[in-house]
Amino acid sequence: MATLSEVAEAAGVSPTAVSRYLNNRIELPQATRDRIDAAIAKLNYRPNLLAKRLSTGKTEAISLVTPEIANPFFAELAAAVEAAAQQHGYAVYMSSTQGDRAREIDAIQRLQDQHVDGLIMMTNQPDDGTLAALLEPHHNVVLLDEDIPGVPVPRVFVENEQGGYLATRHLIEAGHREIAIIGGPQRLMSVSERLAGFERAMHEAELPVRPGWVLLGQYTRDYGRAAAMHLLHSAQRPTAILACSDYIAIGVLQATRQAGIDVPDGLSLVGFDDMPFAELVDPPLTTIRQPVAEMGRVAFDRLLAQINKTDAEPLTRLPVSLVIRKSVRDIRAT
Amino acid sequence: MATLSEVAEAAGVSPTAVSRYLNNRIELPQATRDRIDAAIAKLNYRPNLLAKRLSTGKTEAISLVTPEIANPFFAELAAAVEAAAQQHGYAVYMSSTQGDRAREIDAIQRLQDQHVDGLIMMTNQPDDGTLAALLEPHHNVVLLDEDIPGVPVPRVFVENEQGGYLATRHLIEAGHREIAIIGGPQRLMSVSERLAGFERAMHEAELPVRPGWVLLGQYTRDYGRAAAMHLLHSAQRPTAILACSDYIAIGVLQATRQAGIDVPDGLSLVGFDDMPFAELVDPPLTTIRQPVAEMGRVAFDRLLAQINKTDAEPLTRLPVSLVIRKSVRDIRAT
DNA sequence: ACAAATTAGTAAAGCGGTTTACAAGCCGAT
DNA sequence: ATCGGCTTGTAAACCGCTTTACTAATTTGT
Repeated sequence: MATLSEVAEAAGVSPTAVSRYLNNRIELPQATRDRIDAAIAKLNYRPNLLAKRLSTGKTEAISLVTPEIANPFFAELAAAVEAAAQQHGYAVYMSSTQGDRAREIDAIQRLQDQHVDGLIMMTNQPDDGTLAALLEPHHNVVLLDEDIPGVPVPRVFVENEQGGYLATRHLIEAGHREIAIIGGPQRLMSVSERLAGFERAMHEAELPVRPGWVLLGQYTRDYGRAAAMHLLHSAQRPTAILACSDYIAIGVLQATRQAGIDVPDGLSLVGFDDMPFAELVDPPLTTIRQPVAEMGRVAFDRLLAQINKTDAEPLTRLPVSLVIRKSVRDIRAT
Repeated sequence: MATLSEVAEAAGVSPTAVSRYLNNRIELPQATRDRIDAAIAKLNYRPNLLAKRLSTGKTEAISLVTPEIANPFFAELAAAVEAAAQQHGYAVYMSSTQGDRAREIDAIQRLQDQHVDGLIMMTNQPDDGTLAALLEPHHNVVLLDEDIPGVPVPRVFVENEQGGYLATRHLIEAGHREIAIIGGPQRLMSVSERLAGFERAMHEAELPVRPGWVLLGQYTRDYGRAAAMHLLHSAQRPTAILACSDYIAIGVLQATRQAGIDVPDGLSLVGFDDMPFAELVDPPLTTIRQPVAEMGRVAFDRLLAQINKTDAEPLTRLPVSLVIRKSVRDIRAT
C-alpha cells in the first residue's frame, strides 16, 4: 500500500503539497497536478483513512442506535438514515440495544471516544435520567422518534397527537362511540401524545373516555393480545379499538381470532405506524402512517448540521396520515 | 480529554509502561499498577481509538453488506451478526447496496482502505466477475446466504436444495400433481438449488416438470404477482405453487385475490424464508424456515476465524425446516 | 529598476497511541 | 567479587496524514 510520501517522492514534490492538493487547500499549476495525478495512478495510491482520522479527529462516520434492528419500523428508519449518510460520505455504525440500558450507554461512550462524529438515538423505554446525563455534554446528537427529556439536542418526531386524533376521528365518523385504546409504556412520549389525540377527539365528540378502556403497557404483540383479551372478556365490550402500534394491532387480531370475533364486523381496529405487513394481514389494517423515510433523512440532516456547528431546528414534527384499509366497519348503516 | 502521556506523567512512569500495562504486555508490581490506575481514574482517561487504530492497523470493526436492510430477512440477519459482533467487541458498519453494484464495490473498497477488519457480504444479484475479482485478494471476507463464485473465502449458506425438496414433497403428499414453481433470478445459486430440490421431489414422485411452470425472474412481490397472474390465466392451471421466497408468495396471494381464487381451497401455496409476516398473512403461509439467527452468528464466527488467521470451515450449510400453516390444502380427500 | 505582492511550494511539528531495542538494579550462584 | 538472569522499567522510532509557519522565485505596480 503506497503512502502519501511515496506519491510525493514519485511526483517530485513534498508530502505537504500532495496532501493539500488532495484536500483542495492549494492551487497548483497544471504541470504539477499532472505529475501528482500520474504518481497516484501509478502507485495506485489510496489515502489511509486511519491516519487521516487521527490527524483530523474526524471519523466521517455516525452511529445509529436502535432498540432492535430486526423490527421493520426501525429497519426502515435505519435504511433511510443510511441512504442519507451514504450520500454525504458518512459511514453508519449500527447498534441494536435490545432495550438494554448498558448497550445504550456503550453507544454514547463510543461517541465520547471519537469513534464517530455523531449519534442518532432511538430508544423505546423511558429514561430515568441516566441517558440524559450522559448525553448532556454532547451537541452532535439527534433524538429520533422518541424523546429523552432534558437533553439539549435536536429532535425529530412525528405528529403523534394528530395521529391519535385522526385515528379516533375516523372511528367516530364510522359511528363508533365505545372506543378503547391500547398503547405502550405510559411514560413514553409517543404514548402520551397519541393518547392525548385520542382524548381530544373523544371530547370533541362529547364521548366519555372510560378509564378501564385505556390500557397502557408495552408496544408489543403480546401486550396487544393480552389487553384485547381483557377487553373482549369484560362485561361491556368496546366496538372499536385504537392500537398505538401495528404490533399491538396484530396482537389484537390474534385475540379476536381466538375469541371468534370478526374484524371488522365484530370489532373495528385502527393501528399505528403502517408497517410493511399492515396491508398483508387479515383484514388489511387501517392505520396511521408515519413518514419513515423522511424521518430518517431529516434526522441525518439535523445531525449533519450539528456536526458542522450550523444551528439545526431544535424540534421537527413530521406529519402522519390515515391509511384506510379494511379493519374498520361503518356501523351507522346498522 | 486526557492522553496516555498525561497519565504516565501523573503516575510517574513512562508512556510505554502505561501502554503495555493497559494491553497486558507487561507485569508490573502492585504499587506501580495502583499509581497508574489512580492516574487513569483521576484524569478520567480513555484511550483514543483513532490513535490506537492507526498504530495497530486494526479497527475492531467489521462491515456488513446487505442488499436492503429494510427487508426483514436481511434485517434479522443483520441483527444476529451485530449481536455476535458486539459480544466480541466488534463494531458493525452497515451498508445497504440496493442491488447497486457501485455500492458493493464501495464496501469492498472500504475493506481495502482498512476501514474495517473484515466483511460479511450478502448480495442478491448474479456477479459478472467484477466482485469476484475485487474480493479475490482478501481473505477476511465471508459470503453469506448467496454465492459469488470463484472467491476463496468461507461461505455460509442454507440447505436450499433440501428446502425446495421439502416444500415440494409437502405439496405432493397433500395430493398435488400439478405444481408450478416461481423463483428469483435464474443465475442465483439459491434459485437454482431450490429448483433442483423441486425437481428431485418431482422426479421421485414420477411427476413431470413442465417448462412453462418454472417461472424464474425476481425475488420480489411484483414478480410473484405477475408470474402468478400468468399461471392463473393460462389454459391449464397448477393446483399448487412453490414460491421461492415469501415475498414472491405475497405477490402470488395478491394475484389470487385479484383473480378471485381462494388459497388454499383453489390453490395451494408454499413460501420460502419464513419471514416475520408469514404467519400474519391470510392465510398464514406454509413455508420453509431458514435459521436466520444462526446464519448471522455462524457468519460472524467464520469471519472472526479468518481475521485471526485460524482456518475457518470453507462451506457451512445450515438446515432448513418446513413450517406448516394454512396455505396448503390436502386434495386427496376430494 | 526596485519594493511589494503573489505564486508555488517546503520543513517540521503534531495527532495519540504501540513497539522495538535497550538498560539499570537487584538477586542468587559460583 | 563477579557473572548471568530476572524484574522493572525507558527512549525513541513509527503508523500516515494534516497543518502551521515559513521561504524562494516570480510577477506586478509605480
